[in-house]
Amino acid sequence: MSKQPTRPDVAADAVRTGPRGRPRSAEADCAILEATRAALVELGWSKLTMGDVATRAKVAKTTLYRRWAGKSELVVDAVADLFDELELPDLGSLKADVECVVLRFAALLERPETRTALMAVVAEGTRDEALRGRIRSAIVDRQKGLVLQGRARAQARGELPYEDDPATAARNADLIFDVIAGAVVHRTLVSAEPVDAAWARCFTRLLLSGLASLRN
Amino acid sequence: MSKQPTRPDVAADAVRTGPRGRPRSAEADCAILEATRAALVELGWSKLTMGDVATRAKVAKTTLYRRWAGKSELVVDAVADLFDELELPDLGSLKADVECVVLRFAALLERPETRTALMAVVAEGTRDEALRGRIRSAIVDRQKGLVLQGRARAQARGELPYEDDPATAARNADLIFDVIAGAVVHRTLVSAEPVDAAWARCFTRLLLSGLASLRN
Amino acid sequence: MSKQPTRPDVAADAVRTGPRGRPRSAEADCAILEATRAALVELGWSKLTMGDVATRAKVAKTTLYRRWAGKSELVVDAVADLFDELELPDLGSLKADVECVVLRFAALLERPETRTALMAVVAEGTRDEALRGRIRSAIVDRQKGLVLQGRARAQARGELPYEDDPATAARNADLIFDVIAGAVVHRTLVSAEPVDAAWARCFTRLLLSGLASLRN
Amino acid sequence: MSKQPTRPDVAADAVRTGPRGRPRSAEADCAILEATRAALVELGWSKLTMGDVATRAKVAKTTLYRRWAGKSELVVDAVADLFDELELPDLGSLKADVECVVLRFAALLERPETRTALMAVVAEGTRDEALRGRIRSAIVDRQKGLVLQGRARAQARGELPYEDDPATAARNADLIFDVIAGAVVHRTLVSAEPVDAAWARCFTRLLLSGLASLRN
DNA sequence: CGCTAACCGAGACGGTACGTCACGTCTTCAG
DNA sequence: CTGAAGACGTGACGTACCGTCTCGGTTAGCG
Repeated sequence: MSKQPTRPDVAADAVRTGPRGRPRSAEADCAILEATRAALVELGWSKLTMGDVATRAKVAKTTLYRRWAGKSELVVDAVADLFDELELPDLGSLKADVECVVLRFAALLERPETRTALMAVVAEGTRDEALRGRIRSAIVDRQKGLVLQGRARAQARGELPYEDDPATAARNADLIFDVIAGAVVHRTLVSAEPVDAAWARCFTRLLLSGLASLRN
Repeated sequence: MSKQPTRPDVAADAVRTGPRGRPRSAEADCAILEATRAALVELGWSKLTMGDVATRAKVAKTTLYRRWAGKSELVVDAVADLFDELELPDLGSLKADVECVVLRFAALLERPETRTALMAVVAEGTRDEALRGRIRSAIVDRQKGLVLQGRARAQARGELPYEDDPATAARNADLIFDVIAGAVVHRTLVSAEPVDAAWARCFTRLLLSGLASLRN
Repeated sequence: MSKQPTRPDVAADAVRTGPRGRPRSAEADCAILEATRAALVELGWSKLTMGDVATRAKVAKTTLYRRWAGKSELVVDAVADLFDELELPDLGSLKADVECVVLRFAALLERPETRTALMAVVAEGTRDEALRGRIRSAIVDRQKGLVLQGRARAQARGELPYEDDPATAARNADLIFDVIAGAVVHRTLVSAEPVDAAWARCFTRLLLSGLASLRN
Repeated sequence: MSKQPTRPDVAADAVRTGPRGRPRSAEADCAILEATRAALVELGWSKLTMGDVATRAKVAKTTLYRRWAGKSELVVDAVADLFDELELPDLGSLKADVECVVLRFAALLERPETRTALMAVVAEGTRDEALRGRIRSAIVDRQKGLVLQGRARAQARGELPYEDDPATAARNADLIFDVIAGAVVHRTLVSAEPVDAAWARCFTRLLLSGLASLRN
């Protein structure tokens, strides 16, 4: 989950017989991420401070920097945990599943932690390739997995055809992912309007019937 | 364009026949916004500082603060100019128009100034109602205007029916706006993959055929 | 008294028409030096902290660094003021004058500020040419002036002959200065034994009768 | 030489027949002191760190702290070795002996290790009684021994009378010690001028003829 | 010859201070 | 009254050492 960049790779050198020195506290990692989320809720991204997080987690500032390169990396890991809670329900139809996951995703984005953090780390990521990769692996790829899972389930149900060309299949999945995630994020954070059941229904209808046309 | 919160309101006092004392330099405003954009390109949002902008614009820091409340407000105004360049082309069909505007919007988001600034000010806006309003009026509403304009044009062409219920019409416009803007922004800044002609074509097909189904 | 290394030299460039910008607070300088002395008394050199001095002086840390390059420079200036209090008495005879100044110098070195600071800055000075120069001009040269003044007075009284060769005169003054200052400092700070009237009498006798022999 | 404060006292418990367990490495002690001197030469007192010394000596930081309470104690022991090299020559006359030992002492103080360390530990000692004692026993008393030894030798030669009152004798030895050590240290480290043969001759003349007068 | 106590290396830990940077405000002088 | 210049209080930054601790793994010397 959390990368620890300064930790020597265990398998890097056969000479190394095992982890030497005092091992890192696992509790600290947990307390820090918890404290980070709490600070995000109270202060928001721009007022959040490494020192403040350290204080809340009852940990020295140096301990934070030993594990994370900076605020952005820390926050990515802290909110990544929340995105793990997202699951694809199985309500019997693709339409119901999509509507439900849209609502769940929106609910996640309404939470103050994610609300303030997501756009901020993406903004930082526009100038930091490493951070962008971290966001991708910690957050984005997991959501994309939901799209793949949903499609597979719909195909098993016979709601969607199996695609012949794997390249096309991947391209379509990416497109659908950007449309769903983009629309929900944009409505929630930019337009700042609520994603309610009606909107989810409308959006899902648009998406699914549009989807059908891609196959002609 | 730029709010001048400390400027004495002209109508505040009937005795005042006009602004007294030395008037503010109009060149300064322009130089500051230009300098802000240059700094965004070179440094990105998070490394951009008010002092640096002042130096580049050959202006005192005080002058900046007299005109803008802070970094976020300044940057919103600076990038808003760029969004004004976005125009809806008239290529004869809704499909062509949408594809074109999608590509133009994506090209705008590829520019380093907008890339780094847009997400950042939105992130700030999640905790600052006033800023959110400023973003809306300076940036978002203009883009939304393109959607309305495009619909009107398509209706005139007979590609889309006139809608009876104005509330439904507004809801649909909002939905379409969030879908288009969200998808392009997400692909560009989050997925960090290019919006090329092929993607634009795919996306437009999905959108327009989905759109048709909303009317059943 | 206190060098302000970042202050632009007034006469450096004819273009400069006058001191521009807000001038530095003179009260701050004074409060800082006072606070430094107080901190030296309470904490000693090694526990003295720039941040603590700033707090005591009710001044920002940055204000300290704007005026002094570091702890050593600050302390040199702070204790230099104390060395200005040293004066050569006129008790009618060279012997009485020397005894008296030895006792006054020892009393100065018994004060906790000077006690803890003097050796420390000298130690730092062994690796820092600029600091050594600062110590010399702020502290050492003033004491050396006492030697010259004392000799001149003794010569006026007829207690000491006028020296023909100015080079020899300077060499002798230096020697006497090192012997007096060195002996008092060494007894006070290294041997850590008191310089009382008896010791001063003994030492003065040794010095003055030795001095006579230099002239043969 | 090196105090080992945490070593269980041999006589503390009658049951203990001897030191049990693995004994401390004697090589480590030596390597550490050597490393300390090397670090003093390269970095000087204030930049010298325990961690750096440990690294140079290829020893864990813990090993240092098991043997010395801190930087000051370590450095005192490290430079004390150098002061042991000081010896009183026997050149046949008191004058020649004093001149020679003055030059040797000055040469010792020109070495970068001693130059930077001596004043620093004395400065620390002004606020630390235990450290002051350690300096006295490890460094100062050995030098003072040279004075006693030189006087005894001069008395044996008939150059100096035997003193009747042992208290007076001790007082005089202390005075001479402070004068010699003080003058040399002050010229070397404060005035920062060289102690050459001419200065040594001048100083010795002053001292010895002054010394004669103490006996009247 | 095997126990076992004390050692050793590595390195994480909670702290404290560092010196720098940017913030947004202020005070001065010049136009 | 504006504008440039720059000092000011504030507060976070990321780093460096401090001295302590917790590990796994030696290494004597006694039984």
